[in-house]
Amino acid sequence: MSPKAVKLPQAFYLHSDVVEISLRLLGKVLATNIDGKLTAGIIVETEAYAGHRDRASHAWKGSPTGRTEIMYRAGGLSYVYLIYGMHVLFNVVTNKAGIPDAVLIRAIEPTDGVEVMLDRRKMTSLKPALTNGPGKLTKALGIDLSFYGLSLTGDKIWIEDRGLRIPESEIESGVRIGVDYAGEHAKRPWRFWIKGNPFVSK
DNA sequence: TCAGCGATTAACT
DNA sequence: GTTAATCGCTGAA
Repeated sequence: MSPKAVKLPQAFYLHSDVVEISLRLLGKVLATNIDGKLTAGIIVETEAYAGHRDRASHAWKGSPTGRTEIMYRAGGLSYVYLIYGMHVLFNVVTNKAGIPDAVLIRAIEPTDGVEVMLDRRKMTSLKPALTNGPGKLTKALGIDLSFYGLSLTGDKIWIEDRGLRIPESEIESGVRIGVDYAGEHAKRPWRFWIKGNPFVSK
């Protein structure tokens, strides 16, 4: 962690408005430290999933069991799962215990450990394709299913504030991706990204 | 038990 | 623009 960085405290994740947290996470830095290898990047794209109120959420109909159990806990944990049998997606659990809200991190802009990330992605030069998608950034940061349920206030994975502030005029919002099955809920503009950032997913 | 499918990506035509 | 890769969860038998 660089000198001016401040790790976000658990209180940050307990906020009751998952949309508000999604906005505030833009410009923050997601970091992992695996076997002494530090990798990190600025969060440039997020999506809000508002638990039981939101049909697009994994926790829509369901009880606190199986893979969604972690979302019912108090905020500040990581919710990691496998999609299409091959891609790992990373979410931040928010809100207080009993309310399964989460924020999906869809894209980051690499800042630390670029060499390590390139190696993990089997790439040779820094291009947006390194981290401009939810399955890509997890691979670059070395996040896998073993990160399920880890605390974001620990020392293996965390989110820190480096003082970067994204003005509201630099944030764009839109419809979430890949959740067409959710009917009307799919139309809610709960996807947020930093305007013009080349690392935002397509 | 077991078939079907998803908050995706990369490699095709 | 289309499609294969690949696995844990879900719902139906």
